[in-house]
Amino acid sequence: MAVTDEAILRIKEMITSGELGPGERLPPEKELGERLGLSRNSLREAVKALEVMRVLDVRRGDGTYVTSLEPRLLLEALTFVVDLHTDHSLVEIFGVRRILEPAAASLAALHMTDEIADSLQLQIDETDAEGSIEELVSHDVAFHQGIVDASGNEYLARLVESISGGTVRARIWRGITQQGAAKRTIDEHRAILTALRRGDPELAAARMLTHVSGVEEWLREATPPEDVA
Amino acid sequence: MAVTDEAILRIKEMITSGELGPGERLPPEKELGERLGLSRNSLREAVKALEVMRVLDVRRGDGTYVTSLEPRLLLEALTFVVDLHTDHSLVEIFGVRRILEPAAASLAALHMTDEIADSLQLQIDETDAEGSIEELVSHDVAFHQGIVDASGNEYLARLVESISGGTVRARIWRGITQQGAAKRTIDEHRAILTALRRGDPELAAARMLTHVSGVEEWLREATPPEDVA
DNA sequence: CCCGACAATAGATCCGACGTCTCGATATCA
DNA sequence: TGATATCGAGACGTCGGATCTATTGTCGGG
Repeated sequence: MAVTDEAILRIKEMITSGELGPGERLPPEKELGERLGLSRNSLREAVKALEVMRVLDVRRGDGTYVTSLEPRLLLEALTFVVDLHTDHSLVEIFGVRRILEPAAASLAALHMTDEIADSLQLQIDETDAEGSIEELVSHDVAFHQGIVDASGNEYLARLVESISGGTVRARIWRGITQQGAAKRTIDEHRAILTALRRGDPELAAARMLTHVSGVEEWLREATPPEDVA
Repeated sequence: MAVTDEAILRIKEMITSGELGPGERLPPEKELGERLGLSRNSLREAVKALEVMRVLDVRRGDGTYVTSLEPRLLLEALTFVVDLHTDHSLVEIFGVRRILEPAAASLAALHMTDEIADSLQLQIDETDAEGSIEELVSHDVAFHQGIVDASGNEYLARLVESISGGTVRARIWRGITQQGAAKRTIDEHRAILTALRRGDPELAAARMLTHVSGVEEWLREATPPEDVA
């Protein structure tokens, strides 16, 4: 195995073993390089790899630190790779969304508070069905995000955020040209919020499933079988 | 922004824009470095980062290629970061598993064939409740994997594989010392398989939920509130 | 006590060199 | 002719050193 990959594992091990805790600082590149037995150049490759995965936080002129390692950070890296997925994968991603989002809505209904409901309400009210695509995407992302956030499961929230984040939604919306798609979406959002306010998990889940599946159906139609490589 | 991060984005863009397709070869490091306006060392940091995320495949002595970019590969990177999660995150991860796995079992029940059922059966029969922890973990992983694979959603399958892969399960099992935990697990696996054979999605989902939740409950008890930082 | 200059520290980037692996072209033998 | 052995160009792997720049803490002046 290459010395760089070796270093990646060693550093990871230093973290999992507890030798390096969240927020802790690593030795300087020169020193760490010597300790792990590789040049500074090669070590930097390892550090960069761990940095893009949000495991290390490199501060120029200061030092290199272990991040907080919270799900929020670690799952952020997932966003990056999801952007690389092809159109066909979008269908499968929606298959996962239709599982996760209704479940999240169900959980959210159980944890709903007036403040959260009001903020979701505001989110809806501020949206103009005649607005630009960017505005609609922004609202759509924020609304769904607000719900998964309210599920009480940070991990779930960040996972949904990653696999159905801005870029993915933007791609979808750009494809949707149907008249009234915006209005329909907003209406469905309202309906979901109503269920959440009532603390009705089953209804919330059902309406979310309906909502997500609506887009999914459009997507399946828009994705010709040829794309299934 | 650092030239290395710039390069990462540029290369990613070359892929998303279609300029570089899956399996295609990148220019040599020297040449690509010149084109992107950075040294070979810095470029290599960018390439290494994309390599660990399974976006690029570097073959020594040959060249650097774009991977197939299939979900199978891209979600593999998720395994790496999941290993870094703390014990407290495990509880939340289980919260996601109890959503995904029953749903996957439900889908699997709809797609079940005799061959798949037989292979799952074999998987169970070969397991010895008195065997070593490693054996049990190996069986457990394989059984659950077999089910999500049968869901027909590759993305879902790889996602579950990543967030509840070998390392996570090993950590759990090492913690389980209860008498009969192994036998109970195997019995539950049998019951799930029966539901799958019957093509009963609801029963399959229910039994899977029961199964996963059993471990989840143990985990919640074993995780003291202090861990909730 | 506050603030700016200075020096030490640490990462950012580059250059050039050498090792080693792959693959394909060429040469060789049956 | 065809299979095999050999070799060299090309490409990644690794290293050491040199220079630049950002950060931080210190120290003296106001």
